[in-house]
Amino acid sequence: MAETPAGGESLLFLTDENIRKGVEAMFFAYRGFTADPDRILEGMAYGRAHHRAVHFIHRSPGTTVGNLLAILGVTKQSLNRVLRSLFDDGLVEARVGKKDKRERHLYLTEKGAALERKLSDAQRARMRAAYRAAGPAAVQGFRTVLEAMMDPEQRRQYLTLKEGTA
Amino acid sequence: MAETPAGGESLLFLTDENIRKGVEAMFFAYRGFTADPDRILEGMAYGRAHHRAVHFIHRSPGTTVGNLLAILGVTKQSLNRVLRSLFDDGLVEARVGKKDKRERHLYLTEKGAALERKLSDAQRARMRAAYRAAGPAAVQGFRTVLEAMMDPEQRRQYLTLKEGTA
DNA sequence: TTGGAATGTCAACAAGACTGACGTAAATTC
DNA sequence: GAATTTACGTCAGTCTTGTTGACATTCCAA
Repeated sequence: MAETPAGGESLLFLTDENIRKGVEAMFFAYRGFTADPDRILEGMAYGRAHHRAVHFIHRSPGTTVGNLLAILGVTKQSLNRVLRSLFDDGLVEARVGKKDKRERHLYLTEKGAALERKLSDAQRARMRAAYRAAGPAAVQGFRTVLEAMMDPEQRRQYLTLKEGTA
Repeated sequence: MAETPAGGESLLFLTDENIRKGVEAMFFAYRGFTADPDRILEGMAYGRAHHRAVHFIHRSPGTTVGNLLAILGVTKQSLNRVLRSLFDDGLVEARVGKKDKRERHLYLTEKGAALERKLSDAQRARMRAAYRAAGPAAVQGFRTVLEAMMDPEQRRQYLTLKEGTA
């Protein structure tokens, strides 16, 4: 289906109209992407920032504050506000580094893991439904385009995560 | 490559690991998606919200405040703050409806169109580069998955826009 | 021992969202 | 023609999440 002519590259898919559709698709899809966790979080004392922190701590248990800072792309003051409330509520715990005692390694508690599951299950359910509806070939294309859209530094972090701990 | 077996559906692409990669791809890609216009806007008196308003007014000239409200999914108070500054600075003008005089139809001025171009050109350049790098088949998949990820109501609006004025 | 890195924290501020309440003009319905 | 609803604007206050700047602590490494 729709192979580009060998060598000669049909560039019809690069029209302004197609690009604009892509822009709008990103806008509307991102709303859907965050809608379910946002709904769960509203009413709680947490927000999207807490979800992100909890997600990446779950993803990379033992990660340091500095790592998280780099991945989330926010200031330490901003992250610290989020982490403090997660500590206070017993969702995340920090262990002082063994090698380097300045570092704090972050872990979810049982309670934190429960929240992570609740939030991510909702988000993943939507993603899974979209994947299923679109099929494997579309999913491959989806990821290819998204990766190409990242800043080089963001892509590096994304790829590092991909290879990281399961 | 990797056709699903006719009828029997190989669901290997629906693993938790694949779903999670999709979630993270959305997170990092959206950062890239907004990075260029954000950079242009910083220092100006405008932000992402202004970009969105200007984008959709450009897209659907003569749209009403109510329409814009529905598309952007924010409260009228929030939109009003943005529109007021755009009026005050002469980027957007509102014309009272001919049929229904309660409605305000929104148009970009020359100055507004210039800002729209500046912002969207930057965003589209990135999107175009990503499209080009990924190829037409990937782009097709990208859009298929994003559409499947939207809420039904958002998808309805997205599709309505797609058919709309060029 | 000294410099710099990793972290935490205080204070102030801004953007952009929200709710609730109220006002006005115009269209629609009874 | 009066009452209601719709479309829009606005005032006031709040919340989340981001920002900058300044300063303290701990501790690794040269």
